[in-house]
Amino acid sequence: MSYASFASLPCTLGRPAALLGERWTLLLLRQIFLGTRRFEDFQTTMEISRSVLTDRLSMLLDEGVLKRVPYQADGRTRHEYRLTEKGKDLYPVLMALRTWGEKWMLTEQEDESFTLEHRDCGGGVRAKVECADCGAELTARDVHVTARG
Amino acid sequence: MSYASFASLPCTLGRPAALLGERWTLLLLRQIFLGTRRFEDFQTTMEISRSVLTDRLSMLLDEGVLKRVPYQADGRTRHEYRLTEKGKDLYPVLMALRTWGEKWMLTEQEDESFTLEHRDCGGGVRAKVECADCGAELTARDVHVTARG
DNA sequence: TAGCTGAGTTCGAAAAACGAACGCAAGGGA
DNA sequence: TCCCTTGCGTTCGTTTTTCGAACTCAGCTA
Repeated sequence: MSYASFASLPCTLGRPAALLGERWTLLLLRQIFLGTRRFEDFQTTMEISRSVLTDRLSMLLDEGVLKRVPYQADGRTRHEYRLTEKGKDLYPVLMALRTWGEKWMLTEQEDESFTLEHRDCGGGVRAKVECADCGAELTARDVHVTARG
Repeated sequence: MSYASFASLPCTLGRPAALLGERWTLLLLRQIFLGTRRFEDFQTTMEISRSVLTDRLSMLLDEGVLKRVPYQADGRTRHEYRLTEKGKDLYPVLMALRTWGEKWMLTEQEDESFTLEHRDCGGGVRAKVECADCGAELTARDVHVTARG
């Protein structure tokens, strides 16, 4: 099958998993959600090689997760990378990762590189899974999977 | 920094993102949530190379996401890979990916490779982000990020 | 004119992934 | 006993990716 052909899997979990499962892509999205927008800033803060950065950015542009937006710098027009609506909708994925990280990947001397709070009430942020019908919070055990084909 | 050193980032989003951002890892977890447990089955259904499969499985064992559980086959003791509690807690991450996939990565002829339903009421499954204090559903715009250091 | 900056591109070396073949332990059948 | 099969890896030579340093290029700025 070779990794890339998962892009055409008839599976709405498999295709996103293959896209975001490419090395650097999740870390790149994290950086974007933290506010980084420019090529140079991605490159220096993540220490990713420039050629791979170019590749991953264009992958996310192709998928419509990012868009290039012009801005002025030194009186010149340049472009920065911003999330599209599709990209912003990845927020729950990142928050689910973080919720998991807070529970299971804490280190002794945690010095979180950022904090999150609900603008309106100052509360913490938490990802969860719920039933679209009855609203109950769900874990893997509460869900029945039916494989097809 | 080199990709692997993200494992020591002081960031509860960065470390999980680096772990699951390794190629094949998310697709492997998908397969596990769909019920696959044995080396041979992973290899044939995913068409991953055997050496990389060995590597990713041991990575997830090391992280405590999977455990090896003995079982009997042909009167012999063998081992299968199962999720630990830590691993089962990744469910929201996978569901967030799927919720996103359903909204943004549908193809014309979608023939979902599995369906999910809440055991108790038969309802659909949905990932979301909420405020841990007031319970409001949150998007990226509702959350204030404060970077540190 | 020369230097600087942001955003890439290029290219040789190193690392990771691929895939076919091999190893091995234990059960089953002839 | 000998051979075949199964499940689960390991090995190894080849192909892809990634790395990282250098190079390019356009348009300020001194």
